[in-house]
Amino acid sequence: MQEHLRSEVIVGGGPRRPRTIAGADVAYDDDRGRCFAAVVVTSVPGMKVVEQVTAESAVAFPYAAGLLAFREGPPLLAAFAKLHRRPGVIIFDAHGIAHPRRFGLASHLGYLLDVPSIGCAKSIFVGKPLKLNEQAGSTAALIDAGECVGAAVRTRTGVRPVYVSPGHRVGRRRAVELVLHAVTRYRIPEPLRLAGILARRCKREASTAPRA
DNA sequence: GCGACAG
DNA sequence: ATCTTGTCGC
Repeated sequence: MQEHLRSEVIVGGGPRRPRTIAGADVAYDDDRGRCFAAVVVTSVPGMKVVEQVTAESAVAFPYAAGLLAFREGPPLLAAFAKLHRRPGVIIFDAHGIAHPRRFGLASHLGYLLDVPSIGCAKSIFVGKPLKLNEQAGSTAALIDAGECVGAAVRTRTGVRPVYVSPGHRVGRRRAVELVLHAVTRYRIPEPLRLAGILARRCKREASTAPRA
């Protein structure tokens, strides 16, 4: 499926100044076999929460490197279905084209939702980054099989970089630019950070409630 | 055959 | 991803 859909991905363009940016993440409760997807939409100047939704469901697919979209895609789509507005762009806690088949979760969901999307992962899956400076805002190309699939981005001085790659309908430069615009005072861009917090809170409240 | 391997 | 004790820094 990935090898087939990869040709549908558009690497290029993307909003220069979107009105909103969304972050999407998933938390798991291994004991109960349940997962909690969360989407947080923030305003672009200020990164304040405009809307947020969550969706609980059963974990229906195991974790397997390269197939993350089959595990987290369904839960995330359920959450997006509850969203009342369409984000200008979505940042996922995963890779976009910086993937073995150039079709990571960010590309897959951006394609299905037909919304500009960006992959922002905390570690490298494929490729090797060029020399990255310590200064916040620094970037270095992420090279895989001789091609630039994304970039290592230093969102804050003195912290490990995040790895940004185009998902769908966004170019490499624009992807990095948008991620940096979404960063406030933490390593992780605000919408994504808030989505992670919301997903974990949703899980905690569900596990604290009386069991079925 | 061995090492790597998003979350 | 989740767990878990302590430490560092603003």
